[in-house]
Amino acid sequence: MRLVIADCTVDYDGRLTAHLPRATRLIMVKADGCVAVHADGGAYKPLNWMNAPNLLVADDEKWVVTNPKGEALTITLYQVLSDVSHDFGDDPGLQKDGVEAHLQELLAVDPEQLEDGLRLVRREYPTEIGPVDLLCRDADGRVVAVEVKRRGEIDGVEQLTRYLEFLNRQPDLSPVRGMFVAQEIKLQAKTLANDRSIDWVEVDYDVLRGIERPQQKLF
Amino acid sequence: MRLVIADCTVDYDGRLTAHLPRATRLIMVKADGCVAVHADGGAYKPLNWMNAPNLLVADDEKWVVTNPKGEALTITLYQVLSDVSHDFGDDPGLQKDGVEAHLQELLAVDPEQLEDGLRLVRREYPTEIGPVDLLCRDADGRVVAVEVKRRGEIDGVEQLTRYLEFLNRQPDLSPVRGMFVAQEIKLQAKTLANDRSIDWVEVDYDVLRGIERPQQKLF
DNA sequence: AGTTCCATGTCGCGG
DNA sequence: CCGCGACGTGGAACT
Repeated sequence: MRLVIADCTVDYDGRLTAHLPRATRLIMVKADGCVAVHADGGAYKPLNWMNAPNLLVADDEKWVVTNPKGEALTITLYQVLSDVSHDFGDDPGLQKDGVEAHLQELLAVDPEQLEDGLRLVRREYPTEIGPVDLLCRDADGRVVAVEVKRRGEIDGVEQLTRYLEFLNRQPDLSPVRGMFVAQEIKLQAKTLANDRSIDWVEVDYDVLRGIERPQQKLF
Repeated sequence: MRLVIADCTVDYDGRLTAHLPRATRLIMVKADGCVAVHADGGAYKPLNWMNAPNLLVADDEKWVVTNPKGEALTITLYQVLSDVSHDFGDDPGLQKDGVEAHLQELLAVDPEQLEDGLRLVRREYPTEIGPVDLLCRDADGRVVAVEVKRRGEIDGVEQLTRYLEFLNRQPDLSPVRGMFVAQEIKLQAKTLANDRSIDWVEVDYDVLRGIERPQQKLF
């Protein structure tokens, strides 16, 4: 990794055009060739960047980074205050826990968290336009398509609506109920779901996790 | 800005939990307090981070960064290879050009670019499920809901369809025409729009900009 | 390679 | 401060 601190201007010309007036900034060049220009504030996102793969052509006062799509990042250097390189070696990578897939697993184990008498038919039930997160049957034997999100927004309701449209064309399944599940559902998503007679349920990840491992309550 | 290169492990506990095994990485601390941990690859996104506002408690071998939401980032340092600080001063900020907002502004000023006789009623016209970009009336006095996108894809047609559904329930507006506008519209989106009797128009950003400032043509 | 969908999305604007 | 939608969304998983 190369870290350059310099007084510079930056121009990006690609999906949009953008310009950075002259100021002191950090230019980060990673081993994979990607370039990022950071100011001293504004969260982790750089002001401008160019991802790999790209081509960097540099002389003392101007760097031009181009990618195969024809986008270009031009950095003009007025004064270089620091320029250091370090060798990091490979990174073992990030281990994550607690995303949507986990929520889906927990609900697959115990669908009754959503509604009494709900039983799982299949996870990731395939349709022409993609897999339904959970296909279930309710206490009355009716098919229920469940869409699970970490955060429930309008897009998720649209997605479930498309699944229902296709599922309801199969006479052996129809009529299929829809159920929209998330840790938190936005009002507009609730409104749209109600409008389309889709049930929605807000669930608590910690409660589900507790129910998955009830023995923990003993300690 | 402070740049630390160190052999370290990192743990994040918040919206999810994540762990980074021991390796050499860059730790960036910006003037606003935000912390980002970068590997030497993987585009511009850091492996772990904590945005401002937060509280950093550091000793020689362990940093704990917490935010008001109760999320925590813990960095354990095994060996510090480099630790430098620089003062950047304020950044004048990024100037962007060519995004959806510009397109919407230009069309609000002159809706006739879309269709003869089209007049603006209101920008960002509110509905229960979100604001309509431009609400207009056509030459026949019929209401037209216009959705503007930089790139016209199927999602945009879905969005406009939802607006039309709700607008058409208001007797004082119904029947409402739909018009889908973008610099470039994908075939799938055109097909879906046609299927739903939604008009679509491809506009040229440079032409619109020229029309906004016709005096430029004199030079 | 193209498509779909998640994301600790981030960011900016309007109410 | 919250809600909402755009974003050079980025990135991964799957076809």
